[in-house]
Amino acid sequence: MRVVFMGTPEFAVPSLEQLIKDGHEVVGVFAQPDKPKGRGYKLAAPPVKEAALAHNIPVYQPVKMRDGEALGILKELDPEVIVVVAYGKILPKEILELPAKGCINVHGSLLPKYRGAGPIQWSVINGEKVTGVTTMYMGEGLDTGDMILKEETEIGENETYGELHDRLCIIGAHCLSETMKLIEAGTAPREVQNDEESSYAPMLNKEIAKIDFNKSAEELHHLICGLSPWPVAYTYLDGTLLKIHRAVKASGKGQPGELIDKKKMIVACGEGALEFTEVQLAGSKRMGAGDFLRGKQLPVGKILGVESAE
RNA sequence: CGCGGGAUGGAGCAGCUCGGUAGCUCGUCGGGCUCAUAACCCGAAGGUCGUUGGUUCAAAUCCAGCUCCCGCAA
Repeated sequence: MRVVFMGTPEFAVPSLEQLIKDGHEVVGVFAQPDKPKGRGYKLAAPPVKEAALAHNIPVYQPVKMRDGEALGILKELDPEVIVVVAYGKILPKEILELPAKGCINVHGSLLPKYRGAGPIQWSVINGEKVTGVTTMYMGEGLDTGDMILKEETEIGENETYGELHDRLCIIGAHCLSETMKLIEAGTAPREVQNDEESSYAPMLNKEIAKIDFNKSAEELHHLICGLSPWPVAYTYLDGTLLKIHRAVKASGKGQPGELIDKKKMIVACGEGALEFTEVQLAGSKRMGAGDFLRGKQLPVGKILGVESAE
């Protein structure tokens, strides 16, 4: 089919490549504009743009979708289907109604749960056991369109957001591939979402990344997994930022935030305890807890989470 | 020129302010002890102190350039 693809981050790349591999005619790719990123504020191209350029597909990066310019481009491209995967922009009605066979979206959760920008992260943070991807026809609301296909997968006990993300974007690509077949054959189902069961997964902010040791080990464990590798849960050690990349549940008791083992980095929580297995001090690189403790002798009883130095 | 931290045996760090014999916690190897251990004791190997140049009798340490890594911010 003649397709226009819209997507921005890494998550969307496998879907784009799947479309190409399946022999669809990808006539144009939309991605968010390049943005200053990283140290030195260098302009960085979004991953989808790079992937598209590698396949010699024309890339469009409009700042606005509603000023008619994007619509004009799309009319030129004249797609049968528009596929949107983590594009990061709201499409106006005129665009949604343009392609004859509709606008398809791949979403990183089992809708109607976790609508919004951060479905994968929140699935992990909330300790879900099962998640998946959903394809749907795009409606005017945020991730509220009629569903086409779903594919489920289990979330591992210590699986991080990053790991799950990498699995889901592959699953998403597969699900999209199947969906496209159905659309092409004209046999794609439409299942209306039950709004009663819906939930919203907003984009993450830094605020939730700060570890509150009064919470239970269970809860914090999910938080740490859900925030790795970005933005990464953190606490403070003698006033310096300490990121916690990975942790596993451990046993032991103590005051919340208290280090209760010398050989391992076991910290007491409001309920239960966590063993930090991979940490990173500000300015230093991430390393295993064992390595960290060798260079930084920490006494048992040390309290983590104290923001200002003594 | 967005702000800032860092580069020292295999790992993680100290030493640099006030230049002059390379240190700590581990790991590795050899030996000892123990029913046993992420235990303990003894001994050993292993470092052009990121790179280039400068100052100096002498530079890990002071000065300048370069490379790479990282935190903030986006």
